[in-house]
Amino acid sequence: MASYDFQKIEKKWQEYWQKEQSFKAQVNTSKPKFYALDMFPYPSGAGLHVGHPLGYIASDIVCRFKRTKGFNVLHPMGFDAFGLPAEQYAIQTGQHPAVTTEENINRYKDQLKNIGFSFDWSKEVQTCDPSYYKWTQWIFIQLFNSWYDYDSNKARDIENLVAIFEQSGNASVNAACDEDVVNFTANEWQAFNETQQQGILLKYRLTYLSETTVNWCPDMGTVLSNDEVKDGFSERGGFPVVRKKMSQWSMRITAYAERLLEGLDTIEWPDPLKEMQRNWIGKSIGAEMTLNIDGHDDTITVFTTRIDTVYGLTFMVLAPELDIIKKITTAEQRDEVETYIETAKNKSERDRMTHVKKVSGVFTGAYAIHPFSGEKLPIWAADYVLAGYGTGAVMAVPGGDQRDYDFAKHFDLSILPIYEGMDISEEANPTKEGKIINKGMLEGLTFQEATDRAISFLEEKGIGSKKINFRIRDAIFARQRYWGEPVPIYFKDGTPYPVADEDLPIVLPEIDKYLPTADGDPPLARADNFTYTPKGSTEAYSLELSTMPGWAGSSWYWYRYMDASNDNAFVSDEAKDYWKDVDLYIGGTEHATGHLLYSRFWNKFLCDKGFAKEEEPFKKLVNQGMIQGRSSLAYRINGTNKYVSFSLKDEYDTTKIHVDVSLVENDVLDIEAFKKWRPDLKDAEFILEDERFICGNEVEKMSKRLYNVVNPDDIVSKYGADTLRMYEMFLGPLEQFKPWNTHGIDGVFKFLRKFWRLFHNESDDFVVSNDTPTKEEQKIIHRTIKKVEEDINNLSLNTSVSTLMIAVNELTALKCNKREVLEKLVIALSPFAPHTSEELWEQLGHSGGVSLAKYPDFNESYLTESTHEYPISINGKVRAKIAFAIDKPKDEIEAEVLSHDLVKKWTDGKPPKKIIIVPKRIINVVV
RNA sequence: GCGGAUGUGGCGAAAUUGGUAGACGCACUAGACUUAGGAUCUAGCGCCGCGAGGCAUGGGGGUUCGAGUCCCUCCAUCCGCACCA
Repeated sequence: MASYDFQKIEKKWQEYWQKEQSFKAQVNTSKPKFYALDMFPYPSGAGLHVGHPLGYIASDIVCRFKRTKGFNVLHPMGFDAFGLPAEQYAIQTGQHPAVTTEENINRYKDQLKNIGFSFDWSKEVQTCDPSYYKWTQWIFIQLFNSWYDYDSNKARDIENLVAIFEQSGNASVNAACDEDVVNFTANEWQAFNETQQQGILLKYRLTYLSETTVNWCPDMGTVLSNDEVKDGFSERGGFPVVRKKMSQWSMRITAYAERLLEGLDTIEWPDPLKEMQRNWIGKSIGAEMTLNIDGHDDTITVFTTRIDTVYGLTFMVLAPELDIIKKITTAEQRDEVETYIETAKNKSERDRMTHVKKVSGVFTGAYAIHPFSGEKLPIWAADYVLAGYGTGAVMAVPGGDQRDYDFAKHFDLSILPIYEGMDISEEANPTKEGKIINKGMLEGLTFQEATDRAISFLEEKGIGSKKINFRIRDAIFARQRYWGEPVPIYFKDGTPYPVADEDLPIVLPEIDKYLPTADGDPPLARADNFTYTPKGSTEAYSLELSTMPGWAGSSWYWYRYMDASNDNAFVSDEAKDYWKDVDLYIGGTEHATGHLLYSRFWNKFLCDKGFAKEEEPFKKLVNQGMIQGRSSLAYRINGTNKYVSFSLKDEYDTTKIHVDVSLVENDVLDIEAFKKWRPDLKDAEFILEDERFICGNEVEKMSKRLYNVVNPDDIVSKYGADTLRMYEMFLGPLEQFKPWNTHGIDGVFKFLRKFWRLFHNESDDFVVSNDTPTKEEQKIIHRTIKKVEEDINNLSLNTSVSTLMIAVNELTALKCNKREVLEKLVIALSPFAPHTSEELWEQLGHSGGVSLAKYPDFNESYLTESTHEYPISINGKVRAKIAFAIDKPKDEIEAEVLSHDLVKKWTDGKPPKKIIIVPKRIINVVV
């Protein structure tokens, strides 16, 4: 009996690939390059489940295919190794996160190697490795030493800004900077002392320190993200959380907002993903307008996208956080305003969001002057206005904006119509149609006319202008945690300075406990001597105590893969000039507004500074869908240790229990294994149907807790890596979310066995015929390689598995074991089932590996040449027959019509001159 | 609320430009072979109907000789953003 011994075959070829370093990618300018990147995993303690490799398999298929097409392929893998879970584990166990991380990485690597990927492991990166984060720190310093010039629209050296300041002060500088910079002259600049100068420069740097409001949990000594806070308490532990201003490192990503938006039009990414980034960046075009406050020198500036509605403006609303409120509040309103501000301050962001519908606010007692009409507008404070967007103040136009309308109704403020005929009796009307009706300079104008007119009025009066606003915020770039890259900054007299390049990396120090100090300082404060002594100095200065956020290391890693062990640069010019950018990036959507946006930002920055070649790092991106778990459920009758089979469960009062999926096959529970699974199940009883116990199932996230995790190692040992690879592809379209179901895997396994058997006799000897293939056999093989090639090019890998199956079915029926057929089929199969392909390739007498073979060109003539006769029927009766040589679709060919009955119906009885057909169908008749 | 996606047998799914809907696989049924297997092979398998035939791609409408595919509308599920002025 012929046997397909996948275990022997796969072991043999994995060892061969390793020994020969078959997939080592080297710069080779005589060949075109192809760079395929997978989103590198965070090595969690749970190991890989079958969902993780999905995208890697797809990219590996493309890579192996590209190699047969003559490309020099870079396909690396590494680990995003800094992260919270390792740190949390360290806090609980005292185990150093580096130790657990390394263990996890090794486990991941073993699992990955089992699947037979063509990764170049010599280029592996680990973000937690000092030789790697040395360069993350280096990029941080590059950002620190740069400012963004809107005139040349790129990042420039900070020295260059200093030179401008020395020459002419900052009045002519058009830079991305903090809002509170004041103007100074060259002379004033010269007169500032070092600390003052550095303070100003910090407001221009692309990484900068700023005061930001955070969720601070004093009991845990840490900052929490919005989703870790529930109703003012920490989700874990239930400790009180307050909003606190903290000095934090930030990245000036907002400087790149416009370019990040425009760049989206130049890359081949899924539209939904691009849309997510567009929404996140949130560009809106409008106008800014400054209003005077009655009886004060202070002014209020607002941003609006609807300056045309300015005559509908009846009151002003400020975000409660604004300092100006305190200044303008009248004595009689003071108490009320302060109470309101205090309440608003303690509401978390999330809190504010959940109470969206509740109208709240307070009158300050002050009035602003309408710049167009001169009317007095009451100034209110309300938390429906966000401090973080625009100027934190709005001109309320209740006639045109529903939120303003609700507010006006609630506090009985006046509501004016703006356009003729608009109905505002029930709700606001945001129309732009018609002509403006209010008295004033915009009366009778249309939307566009009014907008232009209003803006030019603002500009004439010097109180406003056209303005573009972005929703995107600068990214906070610091965490009060241990397990992350140290920030390479030291403080001298409270002023931050970068560590010198030659002193990098600043290595993460050893500490006794991975918790904040009693004073609430980050864990790094526990380290002894965590200081820095600059060259030529005798004094040791303290280093920054927070570490970088999780996304730091992943924002540039694709460059490191090009030249992973370079100690002199983050990547050599040679490698960078050759590999340039990523041709295909495969990963999940969950990184849409995180990693993928930050990476584009850093890449643009590196590009500005001449460190990168391409403006966009990832030319083409594909989102693979997540593989979900398919949980198995047993139904326990409440109050007993009795379990009832699926279809009988409704007759009892039951609770569903998750059963480990390894104890279930085709929804049938292995009762004996179930009893041994947990001690409390030893005496369990069962109510069966058809003498079997059937489990229910549910699609959920794959997770240990739900006992639905399927480990790829188990699949590999039972069916082999090739079967796993093909089955994951066969499961459905790559982009789609789908549950894992081990059922169907037999079909793919059968296919490989069948293929094997076609070329092996009963005693497992390789038997191949040297006869020339017939037309029919040629047709099968050429159709297959054509389809597989097309499918790989558009990543419809599920259908190419089907195509290969059909080919083998047909060849088996023909008992075709011809050399030429096998040779071509093996090449087509090799990206999917590399081990089996290599083995057959060798048996054919080839050496050097199938990936070095040329992908066969398909021959169109095999696919098209044959004569067909097709009936044309109407109402089920055959009315005509058309005979023609089948040809390429869309070609117009003349056909002899044997009977004209049907056609005459369409042509008023006249015989047709020409009938245009595609195979099997008439599409047009020309009379 | 806004934006995006998806909807086809018992199940996973196919279906160039609009052209025999359900390829391929799972499950199921029947049979063959047998040194009895979770192996292999053959046939069947959308629904209704004995049949001829009819009905079927979330519902309804439209364009077309012809619609899973294009247009309108409604419904359901999932995802993202969410007081963004």
